[in-house]
Amino acid sequence: MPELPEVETTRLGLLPLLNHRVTQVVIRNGSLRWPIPQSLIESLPQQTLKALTRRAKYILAHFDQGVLLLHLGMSGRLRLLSQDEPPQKHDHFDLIFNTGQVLRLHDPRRFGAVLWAGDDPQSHKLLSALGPEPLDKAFSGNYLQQNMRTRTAAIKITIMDSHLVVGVGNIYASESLFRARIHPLTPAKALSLDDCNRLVVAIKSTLRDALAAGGSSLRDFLSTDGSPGYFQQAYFAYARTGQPCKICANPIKNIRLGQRSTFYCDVCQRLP
DNA sequence: AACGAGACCTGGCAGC
DNA sequence: TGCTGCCAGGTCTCGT
Repeated sequence: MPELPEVETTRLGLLPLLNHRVTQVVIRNGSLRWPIPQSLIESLPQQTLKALTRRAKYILAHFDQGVLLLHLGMSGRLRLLSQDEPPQKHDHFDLIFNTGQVLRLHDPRRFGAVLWAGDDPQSHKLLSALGPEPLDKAFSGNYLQQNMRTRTAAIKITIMDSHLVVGVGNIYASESLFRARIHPLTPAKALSLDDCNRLVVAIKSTLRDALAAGGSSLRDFLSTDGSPGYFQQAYFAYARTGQPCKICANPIKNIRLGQRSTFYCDVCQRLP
């Protein structure tokens, strides 16, 4: 589930763990994108969870002595369970707390990550080169135009580059471009300031709407019955190939771009 | 500096 | 029923 709104929803769902103490770390399969450090088994117990923050799609769990980085990859889920809940297939990692709660990572494709970042996570290799958060003021039309002046690649690919801006995944890239009425194949450097302003507004509004929807699934997330209960997002373009555009009724097109499916309306989203 | 392709891994589904 | 091939919400790394 993990695009930015899902990661943020996940983070919020973990807040009940704040100020509780880890008593045990279980690594069932440490072969994620990078190996889970075995040293966590010794170093995390007796440490208290002080804060949960987010940077891009990373969840940062701040403990007494450092920060644990969690990434969900393509198929990861973090859930709060009770201690006696038996692990299922693909349940790779547990943090067990003194309250009897378990933070459990489930990740069939194992593209996710559990890493130790020490006490200066911002300087961690994976975080130090990231672009601004999409909902920050620093992410503006001016910023976007300035930083795309040398970019000849398609705008759809460019806005998914985390060095430019973080948190715009494959679904919300298509959705944002639809809202901004920009064709996904437009070369990034060809966007006018007006285009960039519309695109920034569209990215922010798309993510905010999805966050609100993700919030509505929070109760399902917290319940430990395993029901996904995911809010059915009302997409304009994503996964609507051949279905009528909600604005002009023309069929939605689907192309491959950067090896990813890309959806758009070729009437509402014109090439310049 | 920027681009495109390959890599990591499993599961679900369509088509034969 | 079983096999094959394709697709999936991410993003780092490498060769050009």
